[in-house]
Amino acid sequence: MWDALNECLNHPSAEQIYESIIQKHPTISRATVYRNLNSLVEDGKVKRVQVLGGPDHYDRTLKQHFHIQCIKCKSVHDIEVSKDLSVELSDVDLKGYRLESYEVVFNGVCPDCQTK
Amino acid sequence: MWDALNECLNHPSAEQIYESIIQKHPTISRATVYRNLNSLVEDGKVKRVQVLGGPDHYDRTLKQHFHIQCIKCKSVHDIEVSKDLSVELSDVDLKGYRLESYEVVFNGVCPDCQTK
DNA sequence: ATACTAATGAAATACGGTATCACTAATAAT
DNA sequence: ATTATTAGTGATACCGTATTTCATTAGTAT
Repeated sequence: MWDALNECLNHPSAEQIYESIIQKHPTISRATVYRNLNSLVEDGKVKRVQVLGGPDHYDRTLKQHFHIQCIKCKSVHDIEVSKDLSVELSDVDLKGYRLESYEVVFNGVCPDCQTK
Repeated sequence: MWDALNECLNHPSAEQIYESIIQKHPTISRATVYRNLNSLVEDGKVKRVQVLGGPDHYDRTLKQHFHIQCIKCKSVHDIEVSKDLSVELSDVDLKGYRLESYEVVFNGVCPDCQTK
């Protein structure tokens, strides 16, 4: 069943996954998609990619990396950072916070949308 | 009227601003709060702080800085980065994207919530 | 076949936010 | 001062994203 997720090439949103699954499984409910995505995230099999002001996307690659979202078509791609960005963090005054995680979210225009 | 925003010490969400205003102005509508916040953001008088998976917050300080959100109480504070984080960006392979903006969102536990 | 458990679909609900629209306040024109 | 015009407001409906609820179905074990 979750071949569907793997067939979605990039970083699909729940809605895109739903649209993809419904082709071969026309009775599936959105609730099931959301539920199963949440299970996969809990089990660490899939990473949830939150973007600012839009629906979550889902990612099958688990290693540390960042994402860029196209401000036009809303698609999400991986961004690899050659130098370790976490070195930078030594320069950050956390004001007494205990840091749990951080995200770098890039926004731009993807190659496809640049030509339109 | 927008003294209210300035009376909210930190980085209130629209809802918190609404709760604050309604004390002295009991008939105000949520719609008005959202509308006026949007105007202020458009006019560049206030910055919208988007966090991952939560409501937007609003910030009266306009200079470039980042934010940390408490994963428990959801409050948002400023984070100052001593070295310029943008230097790092030279190490980023943007995969053909034209970069428009980026956000670094930190998540942690604030000093208050650490003691609870 | 029966009982028990887990997964599902459909619909309701939650939440943050926007759009609509009638109404009121403010401003300008006469 | 009276009217006309505009701008801002409150109430409500609505939207997108996601979760909850609950009756039903599927799966598994006995």
